[in-house]
Amino acid sequence: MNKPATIKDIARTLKISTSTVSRALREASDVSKETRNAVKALSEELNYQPNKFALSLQQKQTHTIGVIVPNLDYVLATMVKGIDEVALEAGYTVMVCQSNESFGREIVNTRRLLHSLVDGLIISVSSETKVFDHFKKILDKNMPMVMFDRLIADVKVPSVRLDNKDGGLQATEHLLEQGYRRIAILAGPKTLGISNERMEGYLAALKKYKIKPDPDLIIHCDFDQDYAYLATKELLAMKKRPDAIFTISDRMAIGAMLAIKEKGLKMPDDIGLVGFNNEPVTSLVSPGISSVDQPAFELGKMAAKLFIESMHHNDDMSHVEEVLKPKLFIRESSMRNAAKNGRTK
Amino acid sequence: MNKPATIKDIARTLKISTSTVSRALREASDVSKETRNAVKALSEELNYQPNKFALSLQQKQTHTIGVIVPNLDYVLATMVKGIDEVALEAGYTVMVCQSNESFGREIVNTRRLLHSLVDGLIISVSSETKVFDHFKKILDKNMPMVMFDRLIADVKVPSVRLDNKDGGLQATEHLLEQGYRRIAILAGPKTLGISNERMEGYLAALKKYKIKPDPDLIIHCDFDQDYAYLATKELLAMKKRPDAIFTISDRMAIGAMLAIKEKGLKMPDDIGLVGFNNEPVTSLVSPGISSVDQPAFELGKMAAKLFIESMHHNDDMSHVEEVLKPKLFIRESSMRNAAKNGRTK
DNA sequence: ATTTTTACCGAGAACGCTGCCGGGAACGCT
DNA sequence: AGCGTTCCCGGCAGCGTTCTCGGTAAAAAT
Repeated sequence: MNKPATIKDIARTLKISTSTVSRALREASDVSKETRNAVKALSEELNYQPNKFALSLQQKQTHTIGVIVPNLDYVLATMVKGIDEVALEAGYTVMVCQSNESFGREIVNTRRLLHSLVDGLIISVSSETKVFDHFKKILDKNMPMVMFDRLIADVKVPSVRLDNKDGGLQATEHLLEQGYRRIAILAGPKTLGISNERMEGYLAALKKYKIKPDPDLIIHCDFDQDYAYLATKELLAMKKRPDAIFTISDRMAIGAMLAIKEKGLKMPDDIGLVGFNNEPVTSLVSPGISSVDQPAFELGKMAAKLFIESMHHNDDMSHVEEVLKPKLFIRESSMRNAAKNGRTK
Repeated sequence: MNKPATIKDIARTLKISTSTVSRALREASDVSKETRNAVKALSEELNYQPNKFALSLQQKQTHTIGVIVPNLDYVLATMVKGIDEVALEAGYTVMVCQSNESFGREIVNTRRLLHSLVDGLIISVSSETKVFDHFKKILDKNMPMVMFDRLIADVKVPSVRLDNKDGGLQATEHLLEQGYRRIAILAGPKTLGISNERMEGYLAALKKYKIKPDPDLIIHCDFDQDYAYLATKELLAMKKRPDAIFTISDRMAIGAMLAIKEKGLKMPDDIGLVGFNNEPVTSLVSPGISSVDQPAFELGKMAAKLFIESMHHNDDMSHVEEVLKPKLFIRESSMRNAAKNGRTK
């Protein structure tokens, strides 16, 4: 009564063979209606659940997807929710591991999942990660693998990402349209791809307006509110201080905002501010912070879809690279001429 | 080369039996040093990893913990991180499922994990959940199970929770100390245990100050910013409006804050505000919102510890109920007499 | 009436691993 | 020399499932 019912139990009480039970449960054709019904009825009654390990052992499929993310902040949590959504739909279970932005932890996690625990991986790499051997090992085992959000150019797998450059472009162009001219950027660590892409957009926008980028206005700091706060303080202490700041995350925008307020400057008049991610917090502070929204949920869904596709049709999909467009949400922090197109909430 | 190496491969190339290989790998005593070394060397070379399914099939242990949470907001994500931490340490892998506060989803998830996929569950129930049959089923299978954060009184399992009553008490008492006397509470849905506990604390504080609770000042609304906003608007429209509001989550506090600002009232002078959870956002808005901090990370760690204990020593632990203390962080939103003990961060 | 088809079912192996048991060789003891 | 120990090792079964193969009886075709 305590042990879960097996196919053998059913076979025994029905006095038929296990093969027949197995077939009956799987709706195969080689079973008469009566036995099939009998089997189903009994299995229902015994609350029979197939043993997944026996299954996995046999057919080398786990119907589990391993997801490795650097953390579970707002954006990533939303993406994971998206992954979860379509995975569940497709009969997969999802296993989430956080690498805590740590390279070592990432290795441990992949190794854990690597052998036989999951059918494949959906990964967003940690910011520390510079070596990718552990991922290449996965590919050698030709285990399906999809990267999302933070990619690695070296590793050829299907991927979903945001058009970060376009995000940077939208943000910077908006600031330029609003009349700001000395625009600083708070970028992340130099190794972080998404940061560089957003900066490319920033540079592209400047170029469009024929403004020569000022190296003093390009700050690389850690992806963190406190660092952003300090960096902004320094920026504002310059003799020719910037009249706008674009930060590549909302966390950093908050940090910048604190420094700006401390200095007694007013947004958007004295200085403009645009962040990235469109986290809820941007509309909670005052003034509200303009921010580049990314379709995180959609991005997660897309990642899972790609994974499942590359799982089923096993033709090579490594070239597939979906790119989703961000969308700037304009709030008070950068809205000098209120006439304009502002969408707020 | 592509297929992972098995114990058989090692046995074959070394011309010994699989049993010997198995023993050699497990450091058992019945193996000579030479063969043991040979086996280890070869397994290293072939990058042998034991097949977990074969293991699980045999010894009915998965070394995987299923975690079901209603969502992955700030607090829960932190708790999950705590669980992850100690689980990994103890050689367990963690599988996180979000129920999205939906009862149906919770059932699906538990069923998924129930049979043979995990060794047990660590659960925080969804706010919709009112029936607990699916959890009782788990216990019937005597699968280890731990509840955390949001418990269910009916189900006897080891648990970790916050002393929510004390949190409510600290918050309300603080408001009273600051001279507020008509204190409203924005509580969550009546079915939600943690909400009721926090309200108990609220009532206890009032009693201590010999204030009769006014039913008009006790509002039950959804656990949500928008509802809190609307509820606060109504509160402020009363002829005898409250002079302070205690909300049982920071989300709701933000909603309340928006309504307060809209009405043109000033915090802390016209009205006091205290939230719950001490999410980062509370220190980002201005004025900063006082909030009751919970040791979320610790709580998660504790949950995992309890789980592992109840896994190993299989004596009955269902009576164990760890209770962690919250701690009020005081910020401007409720600090009338600035002289006081404020810790701000 | 005989052959062929169809419908249904069972036996056995396999997946990768461990646990139990038994057995041979070498050693020490009487 | 005979006996019991100890040390190593191999064989076999079993975990719960599915898959392949083969077989029997009834139904259909000849």
